[in-house]
Amino acid sequence: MPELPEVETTLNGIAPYLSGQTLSGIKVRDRRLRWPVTRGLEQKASGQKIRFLERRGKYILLGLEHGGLLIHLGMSGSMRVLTEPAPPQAHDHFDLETSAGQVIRYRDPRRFGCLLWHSGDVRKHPRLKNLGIEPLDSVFNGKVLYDAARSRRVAVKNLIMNGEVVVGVGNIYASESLFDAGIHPHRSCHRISLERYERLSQSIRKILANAIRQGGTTLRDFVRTDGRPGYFEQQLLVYGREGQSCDRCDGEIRKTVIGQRASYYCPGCQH
DNA sequence: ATCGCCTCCTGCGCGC
DNA sequence: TGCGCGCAGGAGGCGA
Repeated sequence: MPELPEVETTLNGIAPYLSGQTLSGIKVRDRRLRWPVTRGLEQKASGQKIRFLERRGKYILLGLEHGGLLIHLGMSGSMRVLTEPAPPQAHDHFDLETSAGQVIRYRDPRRFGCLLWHSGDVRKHPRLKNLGIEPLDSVFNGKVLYDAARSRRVAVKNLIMNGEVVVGVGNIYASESLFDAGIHPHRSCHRISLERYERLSQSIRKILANAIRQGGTTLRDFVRTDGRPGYFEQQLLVYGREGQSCDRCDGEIRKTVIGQRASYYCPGCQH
């Protein structure tokens, strides 16, 4: 699914068509998302001016004059800016429409995403309350990870995928970041030095920023708002490359399972 | 507080 | 060619 770079890419794609506009309507075709889309959400949001549009972790926040919307792309979600009227396809669950005539169409085959209404400032939505630090924020550094690791015993890969510690790092970028930092994904988070966490935090920032520049990673479902794929897949050095040779040491990339998730690493480069 | 496990859902690629 | 199985980018919720 969309991890931080894909959500950021999506946000950048829809922002020109939504910022400063009036949300004239919402068409919900299928309310069965991660949480059912509440009845009356369309009525509450429609006719309001869009005050702000921002990302928090993997959530997209759409702030209105009164209340706001919280959107998540789940594992398979994407949003498209329609260039012309088109009949909705399978899994096109809702449309956002602006008074300027733009239609933003949300698709999510697996329906793990969500569209939530919040009557107050959407930035205060309970779902956002326990989210950790933004990895691209200047306050994110090695000490954040090191401190979080003091009370925990999980594998370092699980630590950096824990949204209460740092947001936006999903399964692909966790593997890529750990490879970049030379840290074995199975290593206990408790047994990593502050110095190595400093390097890891820099790797996370570097990988995510680079992925955003490439428009994210498209493995299956993700597309940008203009329908093009993201191009970061070509720069994946370990994810999905089991059995292939490492670009750095020529060793063989391995696959393991951590926390029920596939994890890829190079035994020669990561310790 | 932390952790591991299970769950939601659909589609696809693989092996037989 | 057809079918069953395992697996897929997230993350909430549960019991221990």
